[in-house]
Amino acid sequence: MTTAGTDGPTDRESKKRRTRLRLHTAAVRLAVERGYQATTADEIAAAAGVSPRTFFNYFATKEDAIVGSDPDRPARLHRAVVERPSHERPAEALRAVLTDQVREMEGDPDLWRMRSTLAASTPELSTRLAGAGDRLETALVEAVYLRAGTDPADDLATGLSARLAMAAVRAAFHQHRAAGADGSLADRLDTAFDAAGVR
Amino acid sequence: MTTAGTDGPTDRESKKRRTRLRLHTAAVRLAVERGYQATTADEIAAAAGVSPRTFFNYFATKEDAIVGSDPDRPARLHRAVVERPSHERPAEALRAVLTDQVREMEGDPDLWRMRSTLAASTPELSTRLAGAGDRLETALVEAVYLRAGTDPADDLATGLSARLAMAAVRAAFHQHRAAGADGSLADRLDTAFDAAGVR
DNA sequence: TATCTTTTTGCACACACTGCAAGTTTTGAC
DNA sequence: GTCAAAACTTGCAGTGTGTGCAAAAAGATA
Repeated sequence: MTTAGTDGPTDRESKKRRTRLRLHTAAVRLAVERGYQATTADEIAAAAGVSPRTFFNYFATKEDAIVGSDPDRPARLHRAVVERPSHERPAEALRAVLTDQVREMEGDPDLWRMRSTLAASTPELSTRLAGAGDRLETALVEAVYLRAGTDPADDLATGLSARLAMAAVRAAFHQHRAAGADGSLADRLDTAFDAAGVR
Repeated sequence: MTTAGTDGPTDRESKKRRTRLRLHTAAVRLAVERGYQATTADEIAAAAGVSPRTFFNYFATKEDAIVGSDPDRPARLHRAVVERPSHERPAEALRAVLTDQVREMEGDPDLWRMRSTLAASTPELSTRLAGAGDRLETALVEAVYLRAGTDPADDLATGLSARLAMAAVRAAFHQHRAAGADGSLADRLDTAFDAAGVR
């Protein structure tokens, strides 16, 4: 029973995608409703209509189900930075790539807001987010060193530029949140890049 | 049987301190020898000569026993920044406080090296370290806003200065490590602060 | 010595997570 | 439509982390 047409391209892929999304949203909802600690993996599975064992086929940990951060984003941005026009200086390349990325995230502001609200209230999740940010920063640092072709032991400035760029991103996010998610995040980011000397 | 004299001031406090240290060193040693995952909390307890249950009286998690990072360092540095002479600009205060802190860490280079080696090889621990760094950054951001008396929603520059300072610290550490922990970390940090515009 | 406090320990338990093997669904070829 | 291969789901059994509780051991106090 495939009933193609009511459901669009009903292949295995899309079913998996929907199951994953059901699990993720169930995880976030339950965590918001009753707290992260008080929510068990079994409950999330039940809410999404799958067996407990299946939950762990989709997410390695309970935290992953809530944060749901893309594990290969660092690699993707690394590539994006490396593939930028070679005449650009590190700061320019980083700025372009990170601006694109933030524009993408602006597409789903609710998700971002729920995530950061949850993270603010539960240390496990904020640690998790910090870890994801750190892996991203490391990937960007490697990317700019690759572009520059210099030795990290001698050249401090190149790696530093990537860390300054990430600092600007964090500052922009923080300000955005402090301002009640009002106004354009991309604009704030632009200001932050300028203030951080990323140009 | 207190035998004061063979052991120094043998009170309850010092016994606890030594037990904690035994657990920490046993945890680090075992994790280095056979890997983090392959080391169980029970084994750490046994190696330190205490019961498994006691292990968790000293450390909330296995990760804590290895990282052993001081949970109230953020609060301490927050205070240090706030208490700096009021004529100093944020960047100056941050630079002074972080320089002091790094000088302290330079006192035990072996510990730092083992930690970062372990963290580099096991994602759980690097996530943990990133989380600790993030909590520190957040504390410093709050501290400089407190000094400035401004609203984070309007004033981006103040919070950004704290994040730039932390970026400089990370860059200096990274370079130091890339250079085989050779030379003065404090010197590298000074260069990094200058390059990041923290002054 | 007697007593009060702190620490250690054992026990039972909830929950996260994994390997494995058996079931079910989906797919693609005929 | 039938059938076999591939992919996905599930149950089961087990390891390991981490917690509450109450009894035992150790240390401090007088």
